[in-house]
Amino acid sequence: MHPTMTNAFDVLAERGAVAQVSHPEELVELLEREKVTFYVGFDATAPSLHVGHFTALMAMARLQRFGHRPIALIGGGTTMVGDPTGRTEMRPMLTREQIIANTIPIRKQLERFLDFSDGRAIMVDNAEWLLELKYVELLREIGVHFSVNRMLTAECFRNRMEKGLSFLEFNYMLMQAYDFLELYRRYGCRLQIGGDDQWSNILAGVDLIRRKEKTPAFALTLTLLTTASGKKMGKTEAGAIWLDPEMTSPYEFYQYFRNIDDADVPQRLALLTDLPMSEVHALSRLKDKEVNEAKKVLAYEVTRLVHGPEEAEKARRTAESLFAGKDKENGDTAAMPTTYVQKEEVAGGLRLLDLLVKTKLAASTSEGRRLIDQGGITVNGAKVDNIQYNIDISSFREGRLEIRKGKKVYHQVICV
RNA sequence: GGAGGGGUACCAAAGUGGCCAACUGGGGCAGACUGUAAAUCUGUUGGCGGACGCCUUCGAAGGUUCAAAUCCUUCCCCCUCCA
Repeated sequence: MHPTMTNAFDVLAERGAVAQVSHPEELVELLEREKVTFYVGFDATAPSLHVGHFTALMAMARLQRFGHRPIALIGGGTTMVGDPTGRTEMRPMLTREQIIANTIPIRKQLERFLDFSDGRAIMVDNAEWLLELKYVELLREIGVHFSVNRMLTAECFRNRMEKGLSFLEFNYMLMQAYDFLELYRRYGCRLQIGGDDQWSNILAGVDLIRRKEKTPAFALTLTLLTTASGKKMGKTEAGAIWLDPEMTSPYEFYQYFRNIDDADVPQRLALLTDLPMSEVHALSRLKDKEVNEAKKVLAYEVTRLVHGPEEAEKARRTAESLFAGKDKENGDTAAMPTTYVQKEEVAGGLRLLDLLVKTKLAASTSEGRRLIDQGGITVNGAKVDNIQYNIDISSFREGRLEIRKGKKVYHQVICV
């Protein structure tokens, strides 16, 4: 798709995906010369990947298109330890059962983004080798190569020096380094890619392979998605933006990107879509109101890649009808988040406050009360000014009721 | 193991017997402005009731007191120095 580009690295670089590289010249040369096996690790801390992981998925897919072979490593073993990177406190320990349960949907998601046919990609779980490691053997084989002094100077541990770092978490780096070595031994994996916060963890593996196998190995980190104001992206009031449509609906997913900062548009287009860079540059030149067009393209493209063209189209149409034609009552609401209620529930009258909680628009009736008090709730297009507001059958038009929270959070209630 | 310091709401951080449902900042949510943006300004940010109210919170469990986040006892966890 980039006929002028002969090197996969250049593609990543051109899209602004590359944050740091360990041995740039050697790596570029390697990528030009051979089909390289590389890996990215995904810990099983939740039952879905989120947009933060999506950059990595895109990078993997891009390299795969150049014939390189990705290994998607599921961290069933490392999750037992827990990565302290970027955390000020220890994360809650997950049970083996929880981890295994998380692993299943993550595998499915990975299969959607990479081509696993004919061995073009590999998926493995590091639980396979980490869980059965023998302590003393590991210490003697791997532990000797690690300098505690040097580990302590690593950025990822530094901010934990104050808050406390358990020995368990301190070992995460070793586990990750060991993974890289194991993948080298099993599959000839030479390159590890990860988020920029993983730099020191990845380097540990690079060093380990160089020492134990006397072979060059490489580290490449990806630009983290941060907002222009420097915050980590992927989090909203409701939590992370998940790739699982059950956890973050395609409409919400679309809206998330539709609403990002102007300043973040160019980077997101380059990193998260497959649009040719010429088009990315063109869209990035749009200013003021015009950037909205770029945001629409971005939202549509990312949603399409993650949820497929049908869902993306539905989300786009719903958003358009809600925001473009505000006066149009009969817009396309197919993708609007929906709650179903039984006719009997409504028959005797239902407090709007309780409905707000039921639809998750408010976390509690107190919060609902506040929302109404501050004029933040609209039902069927009319602002609600009464906390006592009740819902009954007559509130529904053709079995449908629309609640809007604030300016742009829509929710529909369908009576069945 | 010894000595000292500390655990407060989403995070950070005040409060050290009643005026504390708990200062303040960040974050979140809502309102105004706007372009479904940013910045700014305003309100709000434990739960339950229409409101004056009530209930549950300050690491955990007990105790003292008319009254405790604040005092006492025990326990758990973290940090610093010593070993």
